[in-house]
Amino acid sequence: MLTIGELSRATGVKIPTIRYYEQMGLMAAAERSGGNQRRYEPQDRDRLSFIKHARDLGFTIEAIRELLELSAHPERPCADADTIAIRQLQIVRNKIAKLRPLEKELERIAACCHGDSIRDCYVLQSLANHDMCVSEH
Amino acid sequence: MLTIGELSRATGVKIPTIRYYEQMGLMAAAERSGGNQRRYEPQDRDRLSFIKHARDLGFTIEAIRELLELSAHPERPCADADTIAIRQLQIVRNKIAKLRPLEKELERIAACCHGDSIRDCYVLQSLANHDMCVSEH
DNA sequence: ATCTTTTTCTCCAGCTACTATAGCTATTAT
DNA sequence: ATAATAGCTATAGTAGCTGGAGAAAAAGAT
Ligand SMILES: [Zn+2]
Ligand SMILES: [Zn+2]
Ligand SMILES: [Zn+2]
Ligand SMILES: [Zn+2]
Repeated sequence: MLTIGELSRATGVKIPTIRYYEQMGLMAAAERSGGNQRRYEPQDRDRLSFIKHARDLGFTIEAIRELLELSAHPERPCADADTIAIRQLQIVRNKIAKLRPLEKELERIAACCHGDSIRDCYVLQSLANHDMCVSEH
Repeated sequence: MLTIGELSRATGVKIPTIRYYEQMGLMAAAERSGGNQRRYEPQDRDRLSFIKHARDLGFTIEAIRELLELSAHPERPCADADTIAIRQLQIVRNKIAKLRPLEKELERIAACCHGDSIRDCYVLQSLANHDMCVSEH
């Protein structure tokens, strides 16, 4: 039996976040002590570690909810779980693909300013005029 | 004189977003028609285009507010504006640096599952066990 | 001048995934 | 018994919008 603080230290998930996950239905409502404090079993720690790892990899709460539901049916095919992972990979690749042109433009913008007054500032001129940009973004 | 809809079409910024920017103090409170509708001048369109471009490049509202305030003083040195752009470049690079390991892990996780049942699913096993990961993340 | 359609108005709620109070109670250590 | 630590609920705040309700204004057609 773990207190919420012990569970927090064991998983690296902050206490308010654990309560939030309970509210969101990712974690079952915990058993309570006589004084109404949450008490956890070891398997709760495993579940929370799973959630944390998935969150660290960027899965949304909703995706994690689906993954956890799938886990509850070991006999079923795993295609749905694989699909969720592939979708998440695409999401991450998409984010990178959107950030790279920004990086390029910002490199140019930050490197090219040799003006000394606001009037001549290449940064401000670039922001005012997308035509100076090399890429769409 | 532009209506809010015309300004929206001219800049690609949605109408509720324009009102939101006004509320946030990025856009000055617009003049009103007799019937209390917003009317804009051409320079409002320039300002909004600047805001949109900066937002597209990922600058926060707060950073944009600072950039706009700097623009109002053409005589001053532009070092502060340059610093804001460099900071934004670092923010973008940081985001990419955090996403790349996720992409790697997700590639592995999504590619390696050859199980057919949830019980053997490599995706779910990987999420349950960070030790299977190649990188920290 | 009237009718209809489109546009705009304000206010408010919701989105994601937490995080941070405030005010109170339970548990533990000495 | 007392003090220190830990936990409870409820609510509000974060960033940057986005959508809806219900009413009023403007524009176009007849
Ligand atoms: Zn400059
Ligand atoms: Zn641009
Ligand atoms: Zn699988
Ligand atoms: Zn991992």
